[in-house]
Amino acid sequence: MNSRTITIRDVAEQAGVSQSTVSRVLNCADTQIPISQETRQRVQRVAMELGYRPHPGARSLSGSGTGLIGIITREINDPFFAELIDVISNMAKEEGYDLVLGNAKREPENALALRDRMLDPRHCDGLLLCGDLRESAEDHTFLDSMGRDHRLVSVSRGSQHLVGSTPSVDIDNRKGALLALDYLAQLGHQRIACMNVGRVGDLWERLEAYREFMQEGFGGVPENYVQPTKNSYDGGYKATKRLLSLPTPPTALFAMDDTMAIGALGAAVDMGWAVPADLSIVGFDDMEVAAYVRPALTTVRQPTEELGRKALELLLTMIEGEVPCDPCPRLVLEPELIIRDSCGPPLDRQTSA
Amino acid sequence: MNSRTITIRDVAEQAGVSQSTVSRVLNCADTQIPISQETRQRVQRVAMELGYRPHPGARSLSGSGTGLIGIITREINDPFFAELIDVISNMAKEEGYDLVLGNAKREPENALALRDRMLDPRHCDGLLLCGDLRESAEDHTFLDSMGRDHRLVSVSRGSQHLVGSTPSVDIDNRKGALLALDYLAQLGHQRIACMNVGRVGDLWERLEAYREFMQEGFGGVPENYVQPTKNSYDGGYKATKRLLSLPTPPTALFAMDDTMAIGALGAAVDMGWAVPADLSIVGFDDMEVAAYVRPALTTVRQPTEELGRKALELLLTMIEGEVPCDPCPRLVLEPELIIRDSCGPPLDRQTSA
DNA sequence: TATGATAGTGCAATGGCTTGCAGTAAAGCA
DNA sequence: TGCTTTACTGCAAGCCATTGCACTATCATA
Repeated sequence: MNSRTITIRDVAEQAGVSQSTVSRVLNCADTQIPISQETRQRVQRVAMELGYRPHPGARSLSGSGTGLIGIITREINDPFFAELIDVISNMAKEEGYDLVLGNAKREPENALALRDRMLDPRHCDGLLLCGDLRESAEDHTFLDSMGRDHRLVSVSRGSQHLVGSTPSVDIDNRKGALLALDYLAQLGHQRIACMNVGRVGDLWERLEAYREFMQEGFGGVPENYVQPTKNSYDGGYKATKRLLSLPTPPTALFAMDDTMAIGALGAAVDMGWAVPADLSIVGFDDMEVAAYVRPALTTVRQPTEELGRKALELLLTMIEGEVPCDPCPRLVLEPELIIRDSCGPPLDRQTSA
Repeated sequence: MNSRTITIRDVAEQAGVSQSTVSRVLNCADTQIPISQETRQRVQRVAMELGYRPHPGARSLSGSGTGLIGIITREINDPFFAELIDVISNMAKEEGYDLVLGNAKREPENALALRDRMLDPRHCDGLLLCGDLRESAEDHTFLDSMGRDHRLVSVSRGSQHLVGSTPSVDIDNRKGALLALDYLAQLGHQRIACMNVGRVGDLWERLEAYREFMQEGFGGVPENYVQPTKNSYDGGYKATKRLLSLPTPPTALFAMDDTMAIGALGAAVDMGWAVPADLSIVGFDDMEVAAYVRPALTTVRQPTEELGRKALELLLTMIEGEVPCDPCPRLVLEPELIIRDSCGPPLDRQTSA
């Protein structure tokens, strides 16, 4: 290993050309100025041999981007987002970008501060905003306030609520929720409960679909069937305990996401309710562990891989192609119901069956 | 918002001083050159008002660090590492650093490539290597080959096996394993099985402790009681199915980590084995979900928070203080047994009890 | 009043890369 | 042979912050 880092100068010298030629060759610049194939190859060979790497700072200083993409996540430590980051990080590497992590820790202010820094073109070439954080309408507008001219893509934030200036990639949360709810209804459930974690775009869309479904199918939501809680294992656990203590407890639970569903599973067992005999539970996300808990979780799968790929693809188009993207791109991907073992007919149907 | 980004020039102009003064004030340079309190405050005020942020590229170009810390992880999409990243990212932000993600995807070559890039001082100020990847002795030596002069800290890689040149923060895996195994033995288990995921430092240490324990306590490991597999839900599931199909199946399982333990739980149920009545299972990590599966998982808790904090702390000392760190720091933290519901006495003891 | 010390300031070089434009060599043409 | 055209190559000016060193006031002392 050389002790000194190799600069473009060294490559130029070795290859017997000027720095500018090296730069032009290595950047494959679509410049008017032609360079012979022979020179090209020689430069590339020398650069390779010397193990030359351009200085990232110098590149960004002279306006060639940072090679960095920021990714602000509602909660890194949430298996769904961990999977999403995983997908995106792999693809980013393939495309020659590194990921800079921003952890919003569920706080809109954190996300805001992170966004301000990362959206600075000198910091990152682009920014992915994963998972909604809105606690109030204002916060959301604010977070949404910098649109397409800023190389920002929203992922899984609940596209329906976005004001319109940010390109986004989402799944159809409404449809996903309906997939789950229809399935429960088909099994014979009417007393279906749900969670409410606040005005968090993606989860909120599911809740709205639930409300609509209950209204249309059963004339409304039974009292206390929408339990306010946090979206976490613990949140699901506690909310379910409350639900099952209701005078008229539900026979089924649409848990909004898999962490809550798994928490719910635990709560049901602890209270002596058998799943799915006494209580059916549907999750959302289909995170890996969902298939390994027992009973295995019936859940709505998000196409995580596709979600990540499309989001990064879109962002890269914006960064590299500088596409004006008008109308503002809004991708909505399809969720899928994965039927496993956590749902069955309600008790009354079981006896009659 | 100003359309043009604010440079140090603008601040200098506004404050009526020269660029160098601004730079000196803002960096709190411990220079010999004195600057009056009044000027200091004026400059700071102006910088604040103008919302000045130094250009990261320019800073790194003139040798002042990048403000970036690389974090290469065996597998982002592994709840334990996700938790670790979470901790570290929070602390890094407090310290004014951003995290650049490197996803090794379990491949040593990936980690190597990432390391080469990130260890370049022009890329990152320091590097955290989380989780061991060694598949062979050579790979490991290689990954370890750049030591303390390179602002690199190993985290959870199995300190015992590190050759000695890399500062590290680990837990005492041997002790953790013994905590679990002693507990199982105390309950009356003798037929204790285990997983083998290859020469992956941290997990390998646990396996070695297991082997030693079985040798000393019961004169050796019963045939096929160490199941080669992957460390994942699926790996645990499959290995357990194999274990329970053995002519003389185990009465207890030390699953090496929680993902495998949860996979094991699923396999046991699927094969009609009750946990803990027919099979006791101990995990390792105490990731969040461990407390919510049923039966709740008895497991060895890693002090994840402390692990992350100490690692970053150590790295920052190396970066900022340029400490020669001799002897090479090697922190070993204490694990803790968390007793929940997945263990009980073996069948024969149950009847006699 | 000159001299030296002290407090405070700013010029200008530096770092590595990109890129507009000026430059040169070679080939083509009259 | 002398001219234009074509096919390339390289100079040098940025980009922005850092920092060694030289500089100017100001004041106290001899």
